[in-house]
Amino acid sequence: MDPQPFHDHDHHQCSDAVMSQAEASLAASGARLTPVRRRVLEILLEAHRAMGAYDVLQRLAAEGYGNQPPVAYRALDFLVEHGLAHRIQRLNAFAACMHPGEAHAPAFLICRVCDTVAEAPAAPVRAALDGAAADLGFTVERASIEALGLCPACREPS
Amino acid sequence: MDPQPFHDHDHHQCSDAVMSQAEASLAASGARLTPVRRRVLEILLEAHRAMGAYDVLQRLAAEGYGNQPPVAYRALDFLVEHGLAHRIQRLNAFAACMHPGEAHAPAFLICRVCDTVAEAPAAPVRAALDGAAADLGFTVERASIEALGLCPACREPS
DNA sequence: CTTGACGCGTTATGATATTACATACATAGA
DNA sequence: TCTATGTATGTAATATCATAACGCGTCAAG
Ligand SMILES: [Zn+2]
Ligand SMILES: [Zn+2]
Ligand SMILES: [Zn+2]
Ligand SMILES: [Zn+2]
Repeated sequence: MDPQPFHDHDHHQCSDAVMSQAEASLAASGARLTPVRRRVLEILLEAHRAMGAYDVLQRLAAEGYGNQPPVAYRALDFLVEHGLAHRIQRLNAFAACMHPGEAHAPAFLICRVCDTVAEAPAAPVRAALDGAAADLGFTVERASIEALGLCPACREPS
Repeated sequence: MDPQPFHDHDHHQCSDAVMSQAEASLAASGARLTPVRRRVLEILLEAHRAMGAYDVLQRLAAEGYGNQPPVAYRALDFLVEHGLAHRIQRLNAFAACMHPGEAHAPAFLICRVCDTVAEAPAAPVRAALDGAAADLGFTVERASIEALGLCPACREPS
């Protein structure tokens, strides 16, 4: 079973595992996980949440890295391009990918209470979308599917 | 058959029809279609494309309306709240709704060549998304589904 | 006639993102 | 070893998108 952001889990192990997969994935593609990039990924992995570029930048600056926007944007763009992070359009923010290496275009589930972001398998959704688009003669190349709602934890009165 | 942004059609009739539906829809809800709001809707209706708030603002200013961002944002927000326009997250832009009055949460199909935006019926897509979310215990309240690709016209070598 | 709700105009500011250029660093020939 | 080259980082400046806060005019209810 994949890590489940919405449920209690050993997040240390969770993020370590993702980090390892990320390293392996990058090594395979020959791209370099530099200190800035690695640190940004670690920061994103601290919680199952999306962070704005400027939030990331602030963290980087506090740790002695550059403090201008391109420093953060470049690292984030790198991670996105290499499938190690996703951009959440709705939030103007970025989240670590929980399945690096596996080619995928997930649907994002964003809890409006606790801001947790999870990736859901989007294949059936994507198939439905492709179908609807095909009815209009449209060819889908990339899709962003983002849902806002309540995660299990926040729905329970608990 | 609905108006088909991707195919040749009598757009004058197309936009007039939407405008009428919009007026009817607003009248039913008691909200007021003021000159600024009406003009913004007309501007959005000029083409099946999304426009940024500042593009709209520029048009408004050129016609003697206010030239500060809130003028455009207020009118656009009003239109979105009343179901007469949609916000396209991916583009930071707004498009007129082609089915005002009918409650709907469409999927958007955005041609990367000609920038045309169309609304596709999203019910099946939404159902698939709800299913995938339910598997994780997540309740979807609102979803944005936006596809980038090629419209029929731009795919043909023609 | 007053009052209050609403729409609009304006100033100012905040938040997000990119361009352009300079500098440092790695590594692969010569 | 010594450059040459590509890549990564640092920085300044600017562009783009969005909102907060305030004041004025209009109009209808009381
Ligand atoms: Zn975790
Ligand atoms: Zn939650
Ligand atoms: Zn039309
Ligand atoms: Zn097209």
